[in-house]
Amino acid sequence: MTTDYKKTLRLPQTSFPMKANLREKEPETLKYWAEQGVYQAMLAARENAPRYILHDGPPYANGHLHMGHALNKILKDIIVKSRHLAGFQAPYVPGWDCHGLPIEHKVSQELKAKGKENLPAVTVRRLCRDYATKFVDIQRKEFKRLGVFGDWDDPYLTMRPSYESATALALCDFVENGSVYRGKKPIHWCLSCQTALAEAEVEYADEVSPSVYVRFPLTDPKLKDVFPMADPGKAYAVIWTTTPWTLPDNMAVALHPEFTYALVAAGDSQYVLALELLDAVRELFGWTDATVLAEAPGAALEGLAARHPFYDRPSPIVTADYVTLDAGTGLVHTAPGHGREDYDTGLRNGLDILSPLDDAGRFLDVVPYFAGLTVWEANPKVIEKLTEVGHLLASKKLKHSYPHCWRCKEPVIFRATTQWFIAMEAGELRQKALSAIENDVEWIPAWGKERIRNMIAFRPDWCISRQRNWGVPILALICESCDAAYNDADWMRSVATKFADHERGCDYWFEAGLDDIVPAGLTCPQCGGTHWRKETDILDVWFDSGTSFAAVLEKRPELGFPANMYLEGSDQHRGWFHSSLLASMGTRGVAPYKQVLTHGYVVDGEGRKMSKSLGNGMEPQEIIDKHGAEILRLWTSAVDYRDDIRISEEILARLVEAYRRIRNTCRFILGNLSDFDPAAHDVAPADLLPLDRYALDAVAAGHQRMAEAYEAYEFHKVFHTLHNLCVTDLSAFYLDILKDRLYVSAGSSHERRSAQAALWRILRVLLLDMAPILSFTAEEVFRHTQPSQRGPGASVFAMEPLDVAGWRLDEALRERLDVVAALRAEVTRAIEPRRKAGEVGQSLETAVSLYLPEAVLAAVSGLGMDLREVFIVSQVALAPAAQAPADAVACEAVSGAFVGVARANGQKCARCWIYSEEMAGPEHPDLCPRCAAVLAAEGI
RNA sequence: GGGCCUGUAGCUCAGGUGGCUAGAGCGCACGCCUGAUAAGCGUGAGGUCGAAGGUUCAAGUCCUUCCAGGCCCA
Repeated sequence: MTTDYKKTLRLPQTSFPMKANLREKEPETLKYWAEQGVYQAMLAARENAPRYILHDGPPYANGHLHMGHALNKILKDIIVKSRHLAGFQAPYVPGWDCHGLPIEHKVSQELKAKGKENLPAVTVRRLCRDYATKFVDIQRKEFKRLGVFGDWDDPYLTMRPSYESATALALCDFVENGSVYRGKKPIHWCLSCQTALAEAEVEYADEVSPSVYVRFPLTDPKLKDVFPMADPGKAYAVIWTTTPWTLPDNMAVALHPEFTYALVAAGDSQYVLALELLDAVRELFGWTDATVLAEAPGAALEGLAARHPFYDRPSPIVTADYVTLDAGTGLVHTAPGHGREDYDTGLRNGLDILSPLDDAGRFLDVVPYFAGLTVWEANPKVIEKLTEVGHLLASKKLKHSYPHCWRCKEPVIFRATTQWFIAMEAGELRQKALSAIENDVEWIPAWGKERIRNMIAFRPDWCISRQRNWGVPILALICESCDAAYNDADWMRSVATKFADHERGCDYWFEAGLDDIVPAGLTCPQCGGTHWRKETDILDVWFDSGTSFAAVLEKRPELGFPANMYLEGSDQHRGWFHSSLLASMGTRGVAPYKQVLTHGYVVDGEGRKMSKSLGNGMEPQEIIDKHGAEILRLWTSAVDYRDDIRISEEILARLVEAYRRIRNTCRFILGNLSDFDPAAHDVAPADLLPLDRYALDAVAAGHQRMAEAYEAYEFHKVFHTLHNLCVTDLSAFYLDILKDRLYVSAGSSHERRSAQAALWRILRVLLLDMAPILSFTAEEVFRHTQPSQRGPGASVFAMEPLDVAGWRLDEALRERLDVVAALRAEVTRAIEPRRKAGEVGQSLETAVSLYLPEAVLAAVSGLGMDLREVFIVSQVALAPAAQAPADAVACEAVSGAFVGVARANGQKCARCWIYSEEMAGPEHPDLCPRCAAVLAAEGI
């Protein structure tokens, strides 16, 4: 009976389950890693190896993880693990960004809900610290669940005393080299809350505003150079604004250098405005007789001096490319103290930044006509004044989108306030940064260089101050008498150093009394005053995270400066890459990183961004719950992250499939190595059977390809190579062929041990190459190997790099074996019609005749290879192509070759299922001679 | 509106400097096996390479425009 003989086969045996059950297995593996201290062991094992430092960009300690976080951390983890397995010591210290508006915002909302407002800074800071701590813990759990290795017990937090101290000291460095200055800049200001607002605190809503058209006398005689027929005595530039109250602070009139402007005669006067908008205003101004006298490009008018409509001062004509023809006159009233664009224009043209308002929005006493009025009260008064002086051309009401305060819902204004800046030109910060971008940093992908270069090249000075509580204070004293600032670098340093030793870091600044902080006898160098107050502004959080190189890379002994790699989403060209570069160039003179890698954003299956309103979002947690973190890791590896990355149920389903194939390939190999002890049974590569050497050659080639892909951070190539190797080279080819030898041959026969020796090597390659990606599964496979196969390490991550160079075949031999493989494909294809016709089932039921051209015949012969085994048929005959019968199938890949397929001759062996013309003797009438001999050898 | 980027089979990816009937794996269809079995093997059908122009003897590969999408600004 057949079943009797089945017991004499060496079928695969393994405790490694086919079904992954990742949801339950992964936490067990995480526990094992923690118990074994695998991350620490990895570092210890590479004590004397070269270091590779990937510096973590700190996520913001707020909310649960989303797909972007998962993608980012898994990519980092793949790099860290692959660098480790390639022989580097690769420490990974995760970090969190803890200060900043979003947290303070949340906390103050909670306080507001409880009716508690205007609490002291120290109290708000404590609540913010608690809030950040809570989310650090939440996110840490979630990151660890992804299988990410790192020093999770001692991460870096930007709110730690030592970190805060380092941040404050970095500012000292900037101050010392003369790059820090105080200047004015317009920000959103809420008049009723009397506070500055960040962009995130501003919401837009419709508002009705006055809309006025105003003429500015254009008395400049040079107007005639542009328009010879102009009469400067009665010429005007026409502007439009919806904020008449800003007119007292008007400093210029902006126009677009490339638009066409017309000199228009209307009534007794001449007007300059954009030609294209003339028709739009003709009726509004009641111009019945307006005629265009001349035209000129905006650039021609630049530098002319117009006059302010009601103050005796000039208002020069400047150019700005944000001027549009959507509305208005093509000339824009410019008040640098009251608008971002106006401010930039003001800086470019050296205009005064005027903003004579108090915190409640009242004009100061120095403002003629409007002193004491709030800006809203001033609006109609300005219009009155314009009417009075005869420069109002039209006035109406306009409903438009206008910024409002998130707290009180009142409209806000732009108001210039004193802020702290880091100059881009002082110390040639911009030039140095651009040079580092160009020469010292590798940007992956390469276009990242272009992107950050444009940003650095055109950015304004860095405004580093924020009017908030939750952050690192700007160390300065302000003279109560004259508002001058004292920020001597040595003095700052003495204060900043204290942060490191204070339990709550820079709370020291908020808690300390003036006596402790103000140097004895300090007098104001500007006015001689002796009364000081502490500056209350804090640093921009980008300055915090931007100084992580100083707080972390330079401080921790296991790390180093500069880092090999910074890796974040492409938005960080404006964010962390940017601030880190400026901070490092400004204080250390070198870039903080050697390589910068960026990935795209996670989008849905159609390439659209995930949004609540579209309902197309996916959360890491739901994927972990459904498929396991391993599938998330596989997804991260499979996609080309340089572009935006899609995720959908179908994509995950494909990956689950791929995962199963890789898993089952490992399982099959494990099962066939259950009785293999390398110490006793190993066969050197050179002594392996030809097919086994061929398999090792293919696996070695794959390994080299994967090693290169890891080094180039092209993980999707690793994934495709690994998957292809498992599916095509192994499962469908080598392993399928090997079943006969593994199952049927005598246990310790050379043919079986040769196969096992190859499989043992192949499994190690698979483990090493999959471990950085499929960490959970690699560990699981590792722990299911026989102890004798494992070596001393407790983890797959304790494995040493493999040298596979000796596994490669020489070119000529490989090419001959490639021909055999090609012929095998032709044979299986030729069998298929017979199968379809119902003539055969298993391929072993066939006898195959190959009719080959002479060269092919020569290549295939003398390899010492059993073609019958390779083709998985019962008989193979070789003959010259000329002898091919008419019904032989012509080969596609091997030109000139033909395949003939017939039913196998003889009787089917009950044990190995191969057909033989000769059977064993009477003792085993249904066995082939080989099987009978095996049984005899095994003593059965 | 500006800077940077992307668009090859249902899915994930290959396709240096222009020259193939545009490839792979998965999925799908159809079959085989039942000694990897909620596995394994085979065969096959799927693409006007986002669209339209242009350069060229020749374009997925170069140029222009457009469309769709993403990040960052305004």
